[in-house]
Amino acid sequence: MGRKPCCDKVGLKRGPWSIEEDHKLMNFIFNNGTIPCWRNVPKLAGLLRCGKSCRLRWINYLRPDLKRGSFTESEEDQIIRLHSHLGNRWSKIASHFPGRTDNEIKNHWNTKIKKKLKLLGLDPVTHKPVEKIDGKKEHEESSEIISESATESEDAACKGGEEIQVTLDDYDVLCGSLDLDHSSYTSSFSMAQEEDCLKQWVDCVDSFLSWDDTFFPVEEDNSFLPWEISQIGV
DNA sequence: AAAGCGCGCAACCGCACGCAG
DNA sequence: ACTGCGTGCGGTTGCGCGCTT
Repeated sequence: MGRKPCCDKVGLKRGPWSIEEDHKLMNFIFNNGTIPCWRNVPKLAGLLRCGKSCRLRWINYLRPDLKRGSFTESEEDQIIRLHSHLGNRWSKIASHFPGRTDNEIKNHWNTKIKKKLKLLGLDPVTHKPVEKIDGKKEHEESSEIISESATESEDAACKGGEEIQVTLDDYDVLCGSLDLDHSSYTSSFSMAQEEDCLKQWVDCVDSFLSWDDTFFPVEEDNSFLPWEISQIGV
């Protein structure tokens, strides 16, 4: 039996998105506001993609509030802290970083932070020092143990009473200052802010481009993308 | 200069979840 | 309570690019 596929894949385009597809999607979203049903988007926007693909493209790449660029040290530290509480729940982790996507954080974790932790002798899954074959801890000299208890109500991962044990030395190296101000990053991007941001962006973009159904990419410069607006001083 | 290799990232896949009928 | 549908989420894949040999 099984579920029906999310869309009829026959005849649908896959792989990297073209500039034209991006603009068709953005154009559609600006004209229609919030998307009640992503499944209809490709048809209405004139795209040969499945709705899921459109949603993903919007969330991970086209959203105007996206913060591009590499992660800062403090962002990395926060990711490590949150991961120790939440595990691989990337969307939960991402909700602490307005402008960052779960995919982005997941990629960064898998490519950078995992290695960083391993170099420090910590298991990226448990955040505990990796056991040596003879049973000795890598950082045995750091006997002091931090017992992290869940302070945030959203920390469902810690409801089971799990204790994350990290040696103080390791922890200091990783996190720098321990008294991070949670309120500074737990405040989520409110809907109103998001709408404002979107509106501002549309206004900005409208002054540059005329995005109608017959959109043609700006000649030569096909790389005009939303997050670059701020860089060109609008 | 060319080939091989590794890394980073965008995108896909499939399962889980929530909701409406 | 059950079923079907749409969306969300996490794991995985594959491509492009830069670096090394």
